Amino acid sequence: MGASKTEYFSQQQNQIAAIAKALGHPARIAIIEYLLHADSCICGDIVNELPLAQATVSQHLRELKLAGLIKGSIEGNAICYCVDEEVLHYFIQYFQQTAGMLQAKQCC
Amino acid sequence: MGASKTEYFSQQQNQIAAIAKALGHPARIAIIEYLLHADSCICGDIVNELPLAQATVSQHLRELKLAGLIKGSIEGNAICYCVDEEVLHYFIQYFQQTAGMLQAKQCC
DNA sequence: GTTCTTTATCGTAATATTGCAATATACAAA
DNA sequence: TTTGTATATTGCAATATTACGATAAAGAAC
Repeated sequence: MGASKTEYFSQQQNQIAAIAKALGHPARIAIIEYLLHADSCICGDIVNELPLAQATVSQHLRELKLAGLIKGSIEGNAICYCVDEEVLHYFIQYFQQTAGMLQAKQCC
Repeated sequence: MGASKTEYFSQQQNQIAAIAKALGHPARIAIIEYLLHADSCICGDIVNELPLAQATVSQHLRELKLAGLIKGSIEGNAICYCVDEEVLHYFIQYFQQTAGMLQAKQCC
């Protein structure tokens, strides 16, 4: 009825799905790319990089933060954001391991 | 307004986001895991593996198929599904490359 | 103090997702 | 042909997401 039945699935399945869901929007992919391409964390420059209203960007940042993909710290007047390596690597490694079984299959 | 502004982002950003979105539900993660753990493609056994109604599982399978993550072929009375390696590897490699820049950063 | 700048939150509208019962479709088996 | 089995589609209700204007909050600059 609109709400996912998370209780029927494993913790890992829910965690991975939550991270994937947070990455499931082009604006949030663009934010992650922007943060990763920078040399360090980005302070107060994300809104201007995206073709969306400030309120919308703030909402996308909140979703990424909720999923654990980014961290933010207050730096004077601005907020500094950066990618949380641990969470991103957890996500990548899950798929590396899971897809590792794909090797020797003949299918469909 | 509810609809993503996909036209403002690159094709790759939209592609990756679409795949991530399809993976953004624990039931669909469970389906991918089930297909990957099997020795070959799975014919007519997915509904019984999930704690969801048949109509709901069919819908999740359709979303995975739309995202290109799985392929299905008719095998008599049943449908055989398997993971599309190419699409999954495209997804994984994108994050491997994108996150490769994370190495030497001090942040937040 | 006031004003400017930056980010967050609230309220709201449009749209999308999730889930399932009911029904449809398609082939298999008897 | 009739019955059974497996998957897809339709229709609907509940909930979630996306987007933005307006407003709030907090520090910076003056």
